[in-house]
Amino acid sequence: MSSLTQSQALAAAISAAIGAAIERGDLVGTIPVTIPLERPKNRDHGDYATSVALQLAKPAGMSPRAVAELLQSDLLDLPEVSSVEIAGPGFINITLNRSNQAELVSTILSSPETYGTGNSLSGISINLEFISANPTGPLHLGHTRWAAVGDSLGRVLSAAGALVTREFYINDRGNQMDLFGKSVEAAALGQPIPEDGYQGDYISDLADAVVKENPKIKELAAETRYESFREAAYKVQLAEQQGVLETFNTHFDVWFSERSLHEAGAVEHALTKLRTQGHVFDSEGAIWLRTTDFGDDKDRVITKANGDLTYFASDTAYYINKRERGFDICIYMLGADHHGYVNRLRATAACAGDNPDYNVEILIGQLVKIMEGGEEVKLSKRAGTIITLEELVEKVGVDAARYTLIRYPVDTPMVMDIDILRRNTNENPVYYVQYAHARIAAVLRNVAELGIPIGLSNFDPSQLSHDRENELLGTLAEFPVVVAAAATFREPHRVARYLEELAGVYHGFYADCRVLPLGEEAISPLHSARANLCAATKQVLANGLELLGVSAPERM
RNA sequence: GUCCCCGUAGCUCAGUGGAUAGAGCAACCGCCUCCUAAGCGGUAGGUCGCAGGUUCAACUCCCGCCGGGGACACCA
Repeated sequence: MSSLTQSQALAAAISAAIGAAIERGDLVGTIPVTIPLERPKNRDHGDYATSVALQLAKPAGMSPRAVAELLQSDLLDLPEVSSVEIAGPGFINITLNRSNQAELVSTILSSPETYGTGNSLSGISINLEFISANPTGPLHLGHTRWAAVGDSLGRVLSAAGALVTREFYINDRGNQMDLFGKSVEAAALGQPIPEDGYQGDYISDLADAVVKENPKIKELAAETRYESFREAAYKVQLAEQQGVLETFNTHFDVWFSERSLHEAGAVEHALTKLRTQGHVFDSEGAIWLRTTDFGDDKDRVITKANGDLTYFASDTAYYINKRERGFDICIYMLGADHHGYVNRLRATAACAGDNPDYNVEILIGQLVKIMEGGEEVKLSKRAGTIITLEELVEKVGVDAARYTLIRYPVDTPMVMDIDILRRNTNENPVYYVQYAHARIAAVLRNVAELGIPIGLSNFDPSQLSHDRENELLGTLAEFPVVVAAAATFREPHRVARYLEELAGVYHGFYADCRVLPLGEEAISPLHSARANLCAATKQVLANGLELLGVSAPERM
């Protein structure tokens, strides 16, 4: 029995028991669509608990405990159940047969790589867009959060069976690009940077790089010279972003250029499509999309009165382009400063004839604050006090940076304390989790050295009856449920939190359950069983860390 | 003004409408002559911002306040 079906099977059994009671006429009511089934925090409350009797009591006109009693014997008849207790106001606490639970080790070890994956999003094609920074500067802290979380979410969605395309939208068009080109040009010529231009030190570095590569660039005609600078610097900057993201374990399937969108005539195409849907109108010389038809605060301009296209035009065309590429769901991960996009993007989808509640999803991420030396580091592009992805990695390493950023739900502002992350002690949860993995690796090295037989043919589940073993098995069983929930709610932090719990449970097991023979003790089936349990735990830790893009070290 | 997010232990934060609200850090007390002590066990620490409502049951859902952060464009 795999673990996902363990809870599913129980829920189904409870449904069946309710159905039988109704059939017999003992119970009045209907079977709830979903059966509340949870793993109680308190171990005294069994392996699983359900409050379904409390729910059914009122419509049935019975006391919750009486309802629970109706279901008790049916549940007790299940082979995997060892006891069913009614507790408190009417909770049903179910304890599973231990050796039956221990079969989970076989499940994990027989399909090690895929344990935890599922099919809850099977066949759904998802476009996951994140970061999408302008190619006019280095990636900063906000981008870094998205890099970690977006990448991990991609992994989680894939694990749930979705067909995921990770996409980076390059805003390589418009005034900002021109300003960028002029800024680099000015730096190269030793002239003052334009008023609204880009100020950071990296601009002069870019200028040096560009001049080095194109020695004659300064001699070009002054009127259009900035364009050459723009193009050359763009290439350098984009390549740098791509390189940095690679080192951060963040992979994109598609780097989508805004220019290519325009070159392909996507805006006109989108306008045509939107016109047929009847939400485009002309006013004051401009062309508008009536997004207010679908909950936006105001209508949006697509083509300005002077004929220029707005950014909204690009965004709209891009959305339609994504849908025409066959994506069922378009997920946008945006910063808090973009929350005004939510309504207009949803409205755009509706204008295009899509379902804004299904085809488009917008995840808004809150800001990251940085503490260093006990003080908040104020971030300002102007003052040049931005922290880049590269700097963060330099300070704390890829694993700690990724883990810390993923560990929190994105809709809460978070504080990163650089000093703590740099200390590399167990104050940082990533080490706690990685240590558990490395510790098991050490145990398994000793297992191999001592010649303890391991593997499915040397596994006797009935050996595992200790409370700690049972607790560990129960936690391992949760992994697929956690992954599925992380995918459903788009919340990879659930995986990180789970791993911390699993690591803690393992450490507890390790303290109380000796794996290796002690002294002259003979090797027994218990040693093999525990070694296999260790191997299964190691696998789940590794699978979980993989979903976060964090390494699982063999030694620390 | 309108909208979004947040308010839980000293700090940083988890918490599917369920039982005695949790973890890490910080504080205090214990545990290595044999598996990695980057670990384990224990103690202490709470008006879940405030006030109503829905419910058998509210930290969780709804309404209103208070406090903190952020966003509004024919900018990019």
